[in-house]
Amino acid sequence: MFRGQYVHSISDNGRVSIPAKFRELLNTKYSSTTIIISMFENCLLAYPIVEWEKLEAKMIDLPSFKKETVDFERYLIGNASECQLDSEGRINISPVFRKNLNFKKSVVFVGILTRFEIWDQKSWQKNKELGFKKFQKSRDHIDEI
Amino acid sequence: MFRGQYVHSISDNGRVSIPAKFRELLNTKYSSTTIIISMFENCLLAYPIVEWEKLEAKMIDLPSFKKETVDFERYLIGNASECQLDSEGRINISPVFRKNLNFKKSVVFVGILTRFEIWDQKSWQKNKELGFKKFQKSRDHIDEI
DNA sequence: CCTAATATGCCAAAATATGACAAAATCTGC
DNA sequence: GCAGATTTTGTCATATTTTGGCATATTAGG
Repeated sequence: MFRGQYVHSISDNGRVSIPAKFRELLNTKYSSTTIIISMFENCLLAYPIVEWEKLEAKMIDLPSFKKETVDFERYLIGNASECQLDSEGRINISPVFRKNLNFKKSVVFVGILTRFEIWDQKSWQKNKELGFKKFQKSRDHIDEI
Repeated sequence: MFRGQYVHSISDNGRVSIPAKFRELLNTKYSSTTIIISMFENCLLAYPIVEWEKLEAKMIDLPSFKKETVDFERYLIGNASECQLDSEGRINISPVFRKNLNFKKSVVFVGILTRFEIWDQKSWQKNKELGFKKFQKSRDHIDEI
């Protein structure tokens, strides 16, 4: 499982190394160092390819020209990109993503079970108090645990 | 699968190069660099010829005189045109398309699984927030995933 | 404090995007 | 149908970006 936080620096051309702990999980549990990163709200979301493909398989069966399908797929897939970790465990984050999420010098990797997020460090810092408030609020709605 | 966004510039006479990632997919998965482009909402829609033919096969089975069929097919097929990528991986976008979609300096390629869209960059930028709103809304209607 | 693992800076090589221009094709008016 | 104008196409050159590999700095673990 992906867990915890790691701060890494990102080079001018968008290259960043994935935390060793995450790399190890990809190797052992998923037997593949290919991941899909996708842009959501204020961060990138990274999935091992296997997990992501399950999702895509379902999407491909949706009626292709229905408005809801187009809106959904355009956003989700249009903001996704496949990354192969290189021999040093690094990936490249495209200029579009970096611009949209305002990635500057450092990024924060946040492990969340079967996926992990990548934040610009400043945005992550800003979201910290808000994150705690949201966590507090969420507790009333999590009935299953 | 086509995924992600790429910004390219388009020459005065409508020539533009297809993102390398897309070209590679055409070469490997589809073994053909022929694509069909047609008009869509505010963008062009591009299919590898194989995928387009699947679409046509389905269209042929639609009830031919139903108003919706005629409207759908007239627009989609009537606006379709075949493009062969040249040795540098470029295609030409006809003056009609460029005029209709107001293609200026830069265009954005948006990968969506078996097809990709081509937007004028300004229009894409304008549609960004709207796109996210639509995505949020669509999530309620996508029950299958 | 030492060692091993990890992260990252650096540079050269490869790939990619795109501008330029001439040749070929197409269109236009006569 | 023909001559000239315009557009499209093919090829090359080049700027830019991406990639691969190595070297060094940094961190974590014992």
